[in-house]
Amino acid sequence: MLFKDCLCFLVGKVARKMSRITKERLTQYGLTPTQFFLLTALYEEDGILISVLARKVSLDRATLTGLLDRLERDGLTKRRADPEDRRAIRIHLTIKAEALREELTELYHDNNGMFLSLLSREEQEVFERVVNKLETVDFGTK
Amino acid sequence: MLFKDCLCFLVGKVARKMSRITKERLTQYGLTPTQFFLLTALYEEDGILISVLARKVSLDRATLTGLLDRLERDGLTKRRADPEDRRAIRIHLTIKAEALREELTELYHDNNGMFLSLLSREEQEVFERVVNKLETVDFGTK
DNA sequence: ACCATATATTTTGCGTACCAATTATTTGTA
DNA sequence: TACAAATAATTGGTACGCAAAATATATGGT
Repeated sequence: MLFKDCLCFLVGKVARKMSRITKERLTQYGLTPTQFFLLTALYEEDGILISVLARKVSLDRATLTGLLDRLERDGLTKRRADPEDRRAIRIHLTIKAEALREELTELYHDNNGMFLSLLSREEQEVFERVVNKLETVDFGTK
Repeated sequence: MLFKDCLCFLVGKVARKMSRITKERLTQYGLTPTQFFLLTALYEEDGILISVLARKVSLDRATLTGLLDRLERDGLTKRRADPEDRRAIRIHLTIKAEALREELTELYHDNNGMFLSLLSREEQEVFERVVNKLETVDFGTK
Protein backbone atom coordinates (compact mmCIF):
# COMPACT_ATOMS: atom_id res chain seq x y z
CA MET A 1 0.00 0.00 0.00
CA LEU A 2 1.24 3.42 -0.85
CA PHE A 3 1.79 6.14 1.64
CA LYS A 4 -0.75 8.41 0.06
CA ASP A 5 -3.51 5.86 0.61
CA CYS A 6 -3.24 6.13 4.37
CA LEU A 7 -6.69 7.08 5.64
CA CYS A 8 -5.43 9.04 8.61
CA PHE A 9 -3.07 11.06 6.45
CA LEU A 10 -5.70 11.64 3.77
CA VAL A 11 -8.31 12.90 6.19
CA GLY A 12 -5.81 15.31 7.72
CA LYS A 13 -4.84 16.53 4.29
CA VAL A 14 -8.44 17.14 3.30
CA ALA A 15 -9.11 18.87 6.60
CA ARG A 16 -6.20 21.24 6.01
CA LYS A 17 -7.37 21.97 2.50
CA MET A 18 -10.96 22.66 3.52
CA SER A 19 -9.70 24.81 6.33
CA ARG A 20 -7.51 26.81 3.95
CA ILE A 21 -10.39 27.37 1.58
CA THR A 22 -12.68 28.44 4.40
CA LYS A 23 -10.00 30.71 5.76
CA GLU A 24 -9.74 32.62 2.50
CA ARG A 25 -13.44 33.38 2.59
CA LEU A 26 -13.00 34.75 6.10
CA THR A 27 -10.18 37.18 5.44
CA GLN A 28 -12.49 40.19 5.31
CA TYR A 29 -13.62 39.37 8.83
CA GLY A 30 -10.17 38.67 10.22
CA LEU A 31 -11.42 35.36 11.55
CA THR A 32 -9.79 31.96 11.49
CA PRO A 33 -11.91 28.91 10.67
CA THR A 34 -11.78 27.76 14.28
CA GLN A 35 -12.92 31.16 15.53
CA PHE A 36 -15.65 31.09 12.92
CA PHE A 37 -16.90 27.70 14.14
CA LEU A 38 -16.78 28.87 17.70
CA LEU A 39 -18.92 31.89 16.87
CA THR A 40 -21.31 29.72 14.91
CA ALA A 41 -21.66 27.43 17.90
CA LEU A 42 -22.39 30.47 20.06
CA TYR A 43 -24.94 31.80 17.59
CA GLU A 44 -26.76 28.56 18.21
CA GLU A 45 -26.50 28.83 21.95
CA ASP A 46 -25.13 31.90 23.68
CA GLY A 47 -24.00 32.24 27.26
CA ILE A 48 -22.87 28.68 27.79
CA LEU A 49 -20.08 27.37 29.98
CA ILE A 50 -16.62 27.06 28.54
CA SER A 51 -16.64 23.33 29.22
CA VAL A 52 -19.95 22.94 27.41
CA LEU A 53 -18.65 24.95 24.49
CA ALA A 54 -15.51 22.81 24.41
CA ARG A 55 -17.59 19.66 24.19
CA LYS A 56 -19.72 21.23 21.48
CA VAL A 57 -16.79 22.01 19.22
CA SER A 58 -14.81 18.93 20.24
CA LEU A 59 -11.79 20.82 21.45
CA ASP A 60 -9.82 20.66 24.64
CA ARG A 61 -10.76 23.22 27.28
CA ALA A 62 -7.15 24.39 27.28
CA THR A 63 -7.45 25.14 23.58
CA LEU A 64 -10.53 27.24 24.22
CA THR A 65 -8.70 29.40 26.72
CA GLY A 66 -6.44 30.85 24.03
CA LEU A 67 -9.17 30.91 21.44
CA LEU A 68 -11.45 32.90 23.73
CA ASP A 69 -8.60 35.22 24.69
CA ARG A 70 -8.23 36.19 21.05
CA LEU A 71 -11.96 36.50 20.38
CA GLU A 72 -12.22 38.67 23.45
CA ARG A 73 -9.23 40.75 22.36
CA ASP A 74 -11.05 41.31 19.05
CA GLY A 75 -14.22 42.31 20.86
CA LEU A 76 -16.39 39.41 19.76
CA THR A 77 -16.99 37.53 22.98
CA LYS A 78 -16.92 38.20 26.69
CA ARG A 79 -16.35 36.01 29.72
CA ARG A 80 -18.88 36.43 32.53
CA ALA A 81 -18.81 34.72 35.87
CA ASP A 82 -21.55 32.20 36.46
CA PRO A 83 -23.67 33.45 39.36
CA GLU A 84 -24.39 29.91 40.54
CA ASP A 85 -20.93 28.43 40.43
CA ARG A 86 -17.91 30.57 41.11
CA ARG A 87 -15.60 28.15 39.32
CA ALA A 88 -17.51 28.42 36.09
CA ILE A 89 -17.42 31.02 33.33
CA ARG A 90 -20.03 31.69 30.70
CA ILE A 91 -19.21 32.99 27.24
CA HIS A 92 -21.36 35.73 25.77
CA LEU A 93 -21.43 37.25 22.31
CA THR A 94 -20.86 40.99 22.12
CA ILE A 95 -22.93 43.45 20.12
CA LYS A 96 -20.20 43.40 17.52
CA ALA A 97 -20.57 39.64 17.15
CA GLU A 98 -24.36 39.90 17.03
CA ALA A 99 -24.04 42.44 14.24
CA LEU A 100 -22.17 39.84 12.22
CA ARG A 101 -24.63 37.04 12.87
CA GLU A 102 -26.55 37.35 9.60
CA GLU A 103 -23.51 37.64 7.42
CA LEU A 104 -21.53 34.88 9.08
CA THR A 105 -24.49 32.52 9.14
CA GLU A 106 -24.95 33.07 5.44
CA LEU A 107 -21.27 32.49 4.81
CA TYR A 108 -21.46 29.39 6.91
CA HIS A 109 -24.25 27.89 4.84
CA ASP A 110 -22.73 29.00 1.60
CA ASN A 111 -19.38 27.50 2.46
CA ASN A 112 -20.93 24.23 3.46
CA GLY A 113 -23.04 24.17 0.33
CA MET A 114 -19.95 24.73 -1.76
CA PHE A 115 -18.34 21.59 -0.39
CA LEU A 116 -21.53 19.57 -0.54
CA SER A 117 -22.17 20.58 -4.13
CA LEU A 118 -19.14 18.53 -5.13
CA LEU A 119 -20.80 15.36 -3.97
CA SER A 120 -23.68 13.35 -5.33
CA ARG A 121 -26.59 12.64 -3.05
CA GLU A 122 -25.26 9.13 -2.47
CA GLU A 123 -21.78 10.39 -1.71
CA GLN A 124 -23.12 12.92 0.77
CA GLU A 125 -25.03 10.22 2.54
CA VAL A 126 -22.21 7.71 2.72
CA PHE A 127 -19.69 10.34 3.65
CA GLU A 128 -21.81 11.54 6.53
CA ARG A 129 -22.23 7.96 7.72
CA VAL A 130 -18.50 7.28 7.51
CA VAL A 131 -17.59 10.46 9.33
CA ASN A 132 -20.02 9.52 12.04
CA LYS A 133 -18.54 6.06 12.37
CA LEU A 134 -15.00 7.32 12.57
CA GLU A 135 -16.02 9.99 15.00
CA THR A 136 -17.89 7.82 17.45
CA VAL A 137 -15.65 4.77 17.38
CA ASP A 138 -13.80 3.78 20.50
CA PHE A 139 -10.68 1.72 20.04
CA GLY A 140 -10.27 1.43 23.77
CA THR A 141 -8.08 4.49 23.73
CA LYS A 142 -8.19 5.11 27.42
CA MET B 1 -28.77 23.37 9.43
CA LEU B 2 -27.08 22.64 12.68
CA PHE B 3 -23.58 23.61 13.48
CA LYS B 4 -22.46 20.05 13.90
CA ASP B 5 -23.43 19.21 10.33
CA CYS B 6 -20.82 21.53 8.90
CA LEU B 7 -18.65 19.45 6.60
CA CYS B 8 -15.50 21.45 7.20
CA PHE B 9 -15.91 21.20 10.95
CA LEU B 10 -16.71 17.49 10.83
CA VAL B 11 -13.71 16.59 8.73
CA GLY B 12 -11.43 18.50 11.08
CA LYS B 13 -12.97 16.78 14.03
CA VAL B 14 -12.48 13.35 12.52
CA ALA B 15 -8.93 14.22 11.55
CA ARG B 16 -8.14 15.19 15.13
CA LYS B 17 -9.67 12.02 16.45
CA MET B 18 -7.80 9.77 14.04
CA SER B 19 -4.64 11.63 14.81
CA ARG B 20 -5.15 11.16 18.56
CA ILE B 21 -5.73 7.44 18.14
CA THR B 22 -2.67 7.08 15.92
CA LYS B 23 -0.62 9.08 18.39
CA GLU B 24 -1.41 6.68 21.22
CA ARG B 25 -0.10 3.78 19.21
CA LEU B 26 3.12 5.71 18.65
CA THR B 27 3.94 6.56 22.26
CA GLN B 28 6.49 3.78 22.58
CA TYR B 29 8.40 5.30 19.68
CA GLY B 30 8.16 8.87 20.87
CA LEU B 31 6.83 9.88 17.49
CA THR B 32 3.99 12.21 16.57
CA PRO B 33 1.63 11.20 13.76
CA THR B 34 3.13 13.81 11.48
CA GLN B 35 6.66 12.57 12.15
CA PHE B 36 5.40 9.05 11.54
CA PHE B 37 3.97 10.01 8.16
CA LEU B 38 7.13 11.80 7.24
CA LEU B 39 9.20 8.72 8.01
CA THR B 40 6.76 6.55 6.07
CA ALA B 41 7.11 8.86 3.10
CA LEU B 42 10.89 8.55 3.39
CA TYR B 43 10.71 4.77 3.65
CA GLU B 44 9.09 4.91 0.25
CA GLU B 45 11.70 7.22 -1.18
CA ASP B 46 14.81 8.20 0.71
CA GLY B 47 17.21 11.04 -0.03
CA ILE B 48 14.71 13.39 -1.63
CA LEU B 49 14.66 17.17 -1.60
CA ILE B 50 12.84 18.96 1.17
CA SER B 51 10.57 20.63 -1.35
CA VAL B 52 9.72 17.27 -2.91
CA LEU B 53 9.03 15.80 0.50
CA ALA B 54 6.82 18.78 1.35
CA ARG B 55 4.76 18.20 -1.78
CA LYS B 56 4.54 14.50 -0.98
CA VAL B 57 3.09 15.05 2.48
CA SER B 58 1.13 18.16 1.48
CA LEU B 59 2.74 20.44 4.01
CA ASP B 60 4.34 23.83 3.71
CA ARG B 61 8.12 23.80 3.34
CA ALA B 62 8.32 26.03 6.39
CA THR B 63 6.50 23.39 8.39
CA LEU B 64 9.03 20.80 7.31
CA THR B 65 11.91 22.88 8.59
CA GLY B 66 10.81 22.45 12.20
CA LEU B 67 9.65 18.89 11.67
CA LEU B 68 13.02 17.90 10.27
CA ASP B 69 14.83 19.76 13.04
CA ARG B 70 13.09 17.55 15.59
CA LEU B 71 13.57 14.32 13.64
CA GLU B 72 17.22 15.20 13.28
CA ARG B 73 17.47 16.02 16.97
CA ASP B 74 16.06 12.55 17.67
CA GLY B 75 18.57 10.95 15.35
CA LEU B 76 16.11 9.72 12.74
CA THR B 77 16.95 11.82 9.70
CA LYS B 78 19.87 13.84 8.39
CA ARG B 79 20.14 16.77 6.06
CA ARG B 80 22.75 16.46 3.30
CA ALA B 81 23.67 19.06 0.75
CA ASP B 82 22.71 18.27 -2.82
CA PRO B 83 25.91 18.01 -4.85
CA GLU B 84 24.19 19.35 -7.97
CA ASP B 85 22.37 22.33 -6.51
CA ARG B 86 23.86 24.23 -3.64
CA ARG B 87 20.49 25.69 -2.65
CA ALA B 88 18.95 22.27 -2.19
CA ILE B 89 19.06 19.84 0.71
CA ARG B 90 18.31 16.14 0.63
CA ILE B 91 16.83 14.26 3.56
CA HIS B 92 18.28 10.88 4.45
CA LEU B 93 17.14 8.26 6.94
CA THR B 94 19.65 7.30 9.61
CA ILE B 95 20.54 3.76 10.65
CA LYS B 96 18.29 4.25 13.64
CA ALA B 97 15.37 5.03 11.35
CA GLU B 98 16.17 2.11 9.08
CA ALA B 99 16.15 -0.17 12.10
CA LEU B 100 12.56 0.89 12.74
CA ARG B 101 11.41 0.42 9.17
CA GLU B 102 9.84 -3.02 9.63
CA GLU B 103 8.07 -2.19 12.84
CA LEU B 104 6.78 1.18 11.73
CA THR B 105 5.64 -0.13 8.37
CA GLU B 106 3.70 -2.85 10.13
CA LEU B 107 2.18 -0.33 12.49
CA TYR B 108 1.32 1.85 9.53
CA HIS B 109 -0.61 -0.92 7.81
CA ASP B 110 -2.20 -2.11 10.98
CA ASN B 111 -3.37 1.36 11.88
CA ASN B 112 -4.81 1.93 8.46
CA GLY B 113 -6.51 -1.44 8.54
CA MET B 114 -8.03 -0.62 11.88
CA PHE B 115 -9.76 2.44 10.44
CA LEU B 116 -10.75 0.71 7.23
CA SER B 117 -12.23 -2.24 9.11
CA LEU B 118 -14.95 0.07 10.37
CA LEU B 119 -16.23 0.63 6.87
CA SER B 120 -18.05 -1.60 4.46
CA ARG B 121 -16.54 -2.15 1.03
CA GLU B 122 -18.99 0.37 -0.42
CA GLU B 123 -18.21 2.92 2.24
CA GLN B 124 -14.49 2.54 1.69
CA GLU B 125 -14.95 3.12 -2.00
CA VAL B 126 -17.19 6.14 -1.70
CA PHE B 127 -15.12 7.63 1.08
CA GLU B 128 -11.96 7.37 -0.97
CA ARG B 129 -13.73 8.97 -3.93
CA VAL B 130 -15.06 11.82 -1.81
CA VAL B 131 -11.73 12.47 -0.19
CA ASN B 132 -10.16 12.60 -3.60
CA LYS B 133 -12.76 15.04 -4.87
CA LEU B 134 -12.36 17.35 -1.92
CA GLU B 135 -8.62 17.13 -2.16
CA THR B 136 -8.25 17.91 -5.84
CA VAL B 137 -10.94 20.54 -6.12
CA ASP B 138 -10.01 24.08 -6.97
CA PHE B 139 -12.43 26.81 -5.96
CA GLY B 140 -10.25 29.39 -7.63
CA THR B 141 -8.52 29.99 -4.35
CA LYS B 142 -5.61 31.93 -5.76
C1' DA C 1 -17.87 21.55 60.41
C1' DC C 2 -14.03 18.78 58.11
C1' DC C 3 -11.76 16.94 54.55
C1' DA C 4 -11.05 14.03 50.51
C1' DT C 5 -12.59 14.07 45.98
C1' DA C 6 -14.45 16.01 41.96
C1' DT C 7 -15.11 19.78 38.74
C1' DA C 8 -14.08 24.37 36.03
C1' DT C 9 -10.68 26.96 34.17
C1' DT C 10 -5.99 28.45 33.34
C1' DT C 11 -0.98 27.84 32.80
C1' DT C 12 3.04 25.72 30.87
C1' DG C 13 5.39 23.28 27.50
C1' DC C 14 5.67 21.07 23.18
C1' DG C 15 4.54 20.27 18.44
C1' DT C 16 2.19 21.21 14.27
C1' DA C 17 0.72 24.51 10.41
C1' DC C 18 0.70 28.57 7.63
C1' DC C 19 2.12 33.19 5.61
C1' DA C 20 5.31 36.72 4.51
C1' DA C 21 9.90 38.02 4.41
C1' DT C 22 14.82 36.76 4.01
C1' DT C 23 19.07 34.47 2.32
C1' DA C 24 21.51 31.87 -0.96
C1' DT C 25 21.91 30.04 -5.37
C1' DT C 26 20.56 29.08 -10.12
C1' DT C 27 18.53 30.13 -14.55
C1' DG C 28 17.00 32.75 -18.35
C1' DT C 29 17.82 36.54 -21.19
C1' DA C 30 19.52 40.76 -22.90
C1' DT D 1 28.90 38.62 -18.92
C1' DA D 2 25.56 40.96 -16.28
C1' DC D 3 21.45 40.93 -13.99
C1' DA D 4 16.44 40.26 -13.30
C1' DA D 5 13.50 36.56 -12.17
C1' DA D 6 12.83 32.05 -10.37
C1' DT D 7 13.76 28.48 -6.97
C1' DA D 8 15.32 26.11 -2.29
C1' DA D 9 15.34 26.50 2.31
C1' DT D 10 14.99 29.13 6.62
C1' DT D 11 13.26 32.70 9.89
C1' DG D 12 9.81 35.23 12.44
C1' DG D 13 5.27 35.77 13.76
C1' DT D 14 0.61 34.05 14.76
C1' DA D 15 -2.74 30.56 15.80
C1' DC D 16 -4.30 26.08 16.77
C1' DG D 17 -4.26 21.63 19.64
C1' DC D 18 -3.20 18.60 23.41
C1' DA D 19 -1.35 16.69 27.95
C1' DA D 20 -0.07 17.50 32.57
C1' DA D 21 0.15 20.46 36.37
C1' DA D 22 -1.71 24.33 38.98
C1' DT D 23 -5.51 27.13 41.01
C1' DA D 24 -9.98 27.86 42.71
C1' DT D 25 -14.34 26.31 44.08
C1' DA D 26 -17.97 22.85 44.97
C1' DT D 27 -19.70 18.47 46.75
C1' DG D 28 -20.25 14.25 49.36
C1' DG D 29 -19.44 11.48 53.26
C1' DT D 30 -18.37 11.25 58.10
